[in-house]
Amino acid sequence: MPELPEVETMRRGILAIEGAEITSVEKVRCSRKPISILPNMATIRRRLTGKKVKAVGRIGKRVVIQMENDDRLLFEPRMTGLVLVADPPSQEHVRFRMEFSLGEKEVLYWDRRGLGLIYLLNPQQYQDRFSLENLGPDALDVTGPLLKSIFGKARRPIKVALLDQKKVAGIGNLYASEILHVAGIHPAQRCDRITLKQWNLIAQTTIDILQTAITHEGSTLSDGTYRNALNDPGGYQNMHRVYDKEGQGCPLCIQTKITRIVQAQRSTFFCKTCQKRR
DNA sequence: CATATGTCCTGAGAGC
DNA sequence: TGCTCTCAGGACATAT
Repeated sequence: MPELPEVETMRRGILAIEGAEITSVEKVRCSRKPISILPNMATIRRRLTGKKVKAVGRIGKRVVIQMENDDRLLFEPRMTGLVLVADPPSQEHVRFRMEFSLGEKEVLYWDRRGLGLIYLLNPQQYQDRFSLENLGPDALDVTGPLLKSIFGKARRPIKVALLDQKKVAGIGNLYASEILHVAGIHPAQRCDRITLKQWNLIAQTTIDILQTAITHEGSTLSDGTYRNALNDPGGYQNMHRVYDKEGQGCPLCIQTKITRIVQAQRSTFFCKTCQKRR
């Protein structure tokens, strides 16, 4: 479930490796099926060992370790991946380890389900893979007019559209429900029936919620999987309004109970009093 | 082109 | 109690 706030928290948690030299990279033997590391460990080791980290960034829901020659190592956590500086939740799910000359002495990649990816891209590959046709603008940069230009003619429900990373990068299933609740938009509302005024509201709400969630270091759900780089849980789950709250009172109107529906095989939570369809 | 559906994977929890 | 089954949702391949 790592979405933009959780991945941004992971990024910030390993910032101390900026300027450090990589002294080793290692695929950790683990009893589980190995995760995908591309192109292969020999190549990654050869191109990273002895090189300095120029910057630690984020693109959508991926952590990007940019090297001095602009090669980039990406961590894509998908469902259960974590980037940690030490102290993993369990040893058996540690998949990858890097060591550094200074700053944080090591960075681990941990992944219980193993759906995540680690991959190395040269500058050309990076540019191609994350061109605007492959990945939309970052969710922290949206505006009302931008959202209207991206989604304004789509017939899809707004909740489903917000999850499309080719359109906007960073929003996942949890924050989509939270954003639409605060914006007062019904999740099944068709994009092409949303007004500019509503797009403005969705844009502002998106930025507000994601930034607040970053401040609170993301959301750790009841399964406890997500942790920051120090293996501490996030805090934003205590501020959730609707996600995973079916049957509980809406925090806005109090009396109406939160409804759960399924859209594109994913759960959506909303208040049918506060979120009316046009 | 836009949109819809199936797939990967593990462990928690439900139900018997 | 212990087994089997379903479900959770990231991104992407493939189908319509």
